[in-house]
Amino acid sequence: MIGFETHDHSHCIATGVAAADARCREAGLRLTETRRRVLEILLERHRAMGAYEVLEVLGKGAKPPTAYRALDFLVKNGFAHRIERLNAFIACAHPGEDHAPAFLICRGCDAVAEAPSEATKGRLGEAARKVGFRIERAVVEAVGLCPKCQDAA
Amino acid sequence: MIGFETHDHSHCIATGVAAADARCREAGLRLTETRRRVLEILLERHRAMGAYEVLEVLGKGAKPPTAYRALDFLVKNGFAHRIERLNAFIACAHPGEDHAPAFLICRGCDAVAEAPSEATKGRLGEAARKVGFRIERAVVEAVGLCPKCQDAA
DNA sequence: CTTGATATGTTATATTGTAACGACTATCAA
DNA sequence: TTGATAGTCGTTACAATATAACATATCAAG
Repeated sequence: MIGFETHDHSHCIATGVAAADARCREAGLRLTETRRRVLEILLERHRAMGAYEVLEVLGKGAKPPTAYRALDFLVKNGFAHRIERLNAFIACAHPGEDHAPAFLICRGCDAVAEAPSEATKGRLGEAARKVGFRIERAVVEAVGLCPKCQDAA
Repeated sequence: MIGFETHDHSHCIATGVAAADARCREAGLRLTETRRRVLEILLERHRAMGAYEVLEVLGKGAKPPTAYRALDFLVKNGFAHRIERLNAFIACAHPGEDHAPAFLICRGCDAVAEAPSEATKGRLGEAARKVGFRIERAVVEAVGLCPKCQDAA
């Protein structure tokens, strides 16, 4: 799990973009300038960002659809995730792997950690099967306090 | 679990409102006319409704804050839940019990079932403890197809 | 009845997200 | 090369969701 500990940012950014690049080449997807730039922005900040916040960083008088299109592309192809609870987006911490993550969201500092999720395997999966519901995608978002914010309080 | 099967609606509404009434009395909360009406609306429809949809049903030229305030009250006190993924609200299926539910959301017909959640107990809970994150609340929303919509497809 | 807390009505505005359309670009096949 | 096609982008306008702020009204306790 990639969590709240500090770490080497520049490495994150480099591997994140490289992974997206590689995966796009092999899948025939186009990692265009705007898309790459938005991914970099998410990786640099390394936290959940709203679409309009990304838009500001893009500058150049970019309009909402520009940000939303790039973000949609990144989310659809697994390079970023949408955090429903925050109406925000965050770079994926495990680019390339096929996964349905869970998130730990700190309500103090808005940091977001990505954890492996097995929502469809546990009792929720059982309950779903029992009533004949077919789960396609699961959103798991836990809100609480990260270690730093617990200390601060 | 309360799911996709058909059932006696009027019973739902009666018990839902009664439970809220009882719980408010014992907790010193005020289930005012608007709040009661909004709860009834959610119970009648028995599906996730947007705040503006509730507002329309309220009629009488009600303005957004009226709906949001009532919904906030109901959510805060456990009589309704917010479905992040849909920006919508649904009456609680287990009024009175203290619980952190998971939801099964059908993308075909927008029906929502409430299932017991144990997000903080399973591996997510372990992962959180491991990094020192204290979970306060968990949102679990699974998107997929309910039995009826699977048949239709 | 007064007081303090809570709830409501109202206006205005903030935030988040899309529809629609025309122009441009990459790719591929004839 | 040319044209066909699908995907992408810039732009305008707007839709949908949510909240701030402030005046008024209501309730419950002393």
